[in-house]
Amino acid sequence: MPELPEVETIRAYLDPALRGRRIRAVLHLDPRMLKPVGGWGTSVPALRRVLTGACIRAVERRGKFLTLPLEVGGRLVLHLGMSGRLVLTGPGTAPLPHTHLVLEVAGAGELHLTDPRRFGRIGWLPAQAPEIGAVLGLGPEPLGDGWDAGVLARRLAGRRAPLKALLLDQRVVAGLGNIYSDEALFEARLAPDRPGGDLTPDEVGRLARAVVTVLQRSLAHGGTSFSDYVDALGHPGRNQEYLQVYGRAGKPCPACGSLVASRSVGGRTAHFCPACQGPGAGWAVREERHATV
DNA sequence: CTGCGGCCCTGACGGC
DNA sequence: TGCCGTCAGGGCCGCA
Repeated sequence: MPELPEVETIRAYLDPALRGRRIRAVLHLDPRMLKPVGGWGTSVPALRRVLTGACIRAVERRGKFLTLPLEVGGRLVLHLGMSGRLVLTGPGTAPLPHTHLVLEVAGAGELHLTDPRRFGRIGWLPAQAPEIGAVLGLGPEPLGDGWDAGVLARRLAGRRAPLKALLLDQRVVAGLGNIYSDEALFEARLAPDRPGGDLTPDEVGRLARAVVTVLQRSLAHGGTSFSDYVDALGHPGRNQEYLQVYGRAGKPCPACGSLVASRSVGGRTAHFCPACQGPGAGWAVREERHATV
């Protein structure tokens, strides 16, 4: 499930590879993947027409969205959902099953979008549309300049929803999914079902820093390959070896040894340490960690 | 506005 | 062994 670090890993590879290159042909374009982006829709013929022969200005990321602005204006929008892969391969590569978009790019090979579950999307924002963050009301970039405790505090203020749900809400903060919301809450030693508006300023500060910590850690490891994710070369990431709680239900907590629990919170499965992330456990467990590590 | 439940879709997995 | 039911999960939509 590609989240911010995985999408950013893909972007970082694709940007220099595709920047300034021309799309020679659109070989596949599955209409079932074509979905409106904040009300801006398109059609297979229209998208095929605008992409064919167009030069790619850059490969950009906003939250979990990739956008490819074209030199003629407008931008291709790609989202990988939970099973999507975006791989740059050599010319003439046979598409894998469930390949929904193939761009033949002059001098760069072929860009294949493959997504078995089709939770991803292909969209188009015309030149006159606002940038995708504004179109979708996305929250701040947690690895950008605009992210700090004050920004997070304003977005949590007055909210009764559990932290888990708020971190997954792309309007609160852009780019977190199930893995990094769990990891950030563990890093901050906060229970996933704590109402967002109940946090103390110290807790908000811990959470804001924790989000950055877990994202940068994953980025340094090439992303997390828990199930489907591969980078733009088709290689898995290594961050799954560094996850503290996600996918570790029933295994010992790396900080205290208690068993990691998993439970549905806000409609999603949250993984957490009941001891480290229990009510008021933040400062106490941090002291224990100093003693044991 | 806010929170929540349903829907999409397929592969993986557990039970019989 | 093989079939089948269940579930996960990002984002969106509709409902209360």
